[in-house]
Amino acid sequence: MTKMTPQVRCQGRSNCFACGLRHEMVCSDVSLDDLIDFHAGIEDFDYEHGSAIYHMGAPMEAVYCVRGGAVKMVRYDPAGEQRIVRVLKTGDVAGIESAFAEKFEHTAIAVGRVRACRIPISYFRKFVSDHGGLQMRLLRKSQEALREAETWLSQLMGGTTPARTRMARLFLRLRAVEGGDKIHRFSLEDIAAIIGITPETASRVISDFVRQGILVKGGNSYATRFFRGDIPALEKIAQEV
Amino acid sequence: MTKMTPQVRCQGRSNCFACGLRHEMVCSDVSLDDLIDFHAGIEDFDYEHGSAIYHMGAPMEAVYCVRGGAVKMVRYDPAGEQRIVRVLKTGDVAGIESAFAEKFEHTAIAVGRVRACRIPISYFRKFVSDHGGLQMRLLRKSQEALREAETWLSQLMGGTTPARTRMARLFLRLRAVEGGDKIHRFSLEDIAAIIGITPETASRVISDFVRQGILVKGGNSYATRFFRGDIPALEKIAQEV
DNA sequence: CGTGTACTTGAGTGGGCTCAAGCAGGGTGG
DNA sequence: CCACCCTGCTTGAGCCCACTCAAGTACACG
Repeated sequence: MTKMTPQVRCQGRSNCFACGLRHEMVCSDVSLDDLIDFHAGIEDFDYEHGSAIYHMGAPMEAVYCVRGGAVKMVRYDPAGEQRIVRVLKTGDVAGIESAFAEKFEHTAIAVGRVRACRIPISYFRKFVSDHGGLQMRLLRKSQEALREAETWLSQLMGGTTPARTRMARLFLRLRAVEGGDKIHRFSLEDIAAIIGITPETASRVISDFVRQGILVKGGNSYATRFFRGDIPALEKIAQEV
Repeated sequence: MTKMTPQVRCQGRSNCFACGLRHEMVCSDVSLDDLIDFHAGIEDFDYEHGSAIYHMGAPMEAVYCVRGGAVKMVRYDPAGEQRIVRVLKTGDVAGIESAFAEKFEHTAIAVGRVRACRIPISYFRKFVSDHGGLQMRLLRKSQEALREAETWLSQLMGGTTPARTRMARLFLRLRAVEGGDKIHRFSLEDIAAIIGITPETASRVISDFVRQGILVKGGNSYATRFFRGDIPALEKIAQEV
């Protein structure tokens, strides 16, 4: 079978070489041919706002590389309440936490419009076991995720820290691109599920930020909406008692 | 060089083969001789209550296998407040999160009397890179830790869930041995730093549990004290709104 | 046996929750 | 293209849990 360029394999719709996974996979001992083979089974999908990419407890059958938008990773506490434990952004890979488990550990839901590449788990596992150096890279990636989760724990949670401060910290973490001022605009319900408050309180704080000009609403549909944030002001609030 | 039995290498003070790491390392493709070599650099330490095993930001020079007692993993939020992000118990390994980083990610502090084996990081890294199958096992271990951290997030945190409920959930997780009724007894300050409340509130809830006979205080020094818990009662409270 | 730290307990306050009503604006169907 | 509708957001009033401040107690350790 004739090899095509990876771009074509990806149906010309995207450049797989811009993918976060590719960053992990090239280097080490992966040849270009291997990479092209790997890309053979990959498909490119659009997810509209609110649709699930996969569900907690469902059989683990693929990982997904997020190419645009934001994805919330949801868990449920013993009382059945929804809790958002992490947020993925462009370049992150959804599902690697569960890569060697039977079922997905979370439900992954699109926030706004999302594009993602679906990589069947059989391809993924085979590729990883064929290339020893990759395991090391995955290990690093997994440890990054752990660090991120712990950062959420220590910065976003905690009854002692006022909701206002934690919200500022959250918005700083929800920036679409590191260092930019564009902020993923989640629903009040989502924000509540992240930092552990009620939607009403979230609304009051945001209204306050908007009145002070610290946040400016943008976008004209749930799929594309966002905030512009006054980053220095948010950073100041984030450090308050 | 003559090989000695691992027990002797460990100065006869402990059986390295009961270690949580060993569980990861044996199986796969590690020979007994390799294991004995590996154990050559290991030392066995006692830590008294409150002493630090290592500090956040310090150069990463070893991992520690916890052989007895409990260890709190501490971080600091932007306001300088102490937050406990995870608790290690017998069989867990402290420092693997940072195994491929320059510095430690947390401060690790003994709660009660702790025994731990110190494994120099150079040994550890060499051993891992020599044995391909180990990376896979470490990856799994790392993903376990991630799951644990996210469980804390979703179960112990959250302003909506009453402190009483979260405390019950915490005590269930702090059992010394899975399924037992012996519970690691942390200071009020520590408990406060874990679930994000004040020590006063923690005191009130515990006093209440003790009055109801759900918890019974045991041990006669900070180094050895513990609770006995009425597990069914705690489980019932843990599921309340 | 003394000293200090950790814990207990109380009274008062306040931030965030609850319940409830009104509003806006995006999506849908006529 | 317009009007409706429904979801998500806003805003208010009152209450309650957990925080704060403060004092007193117990007990671990030297």
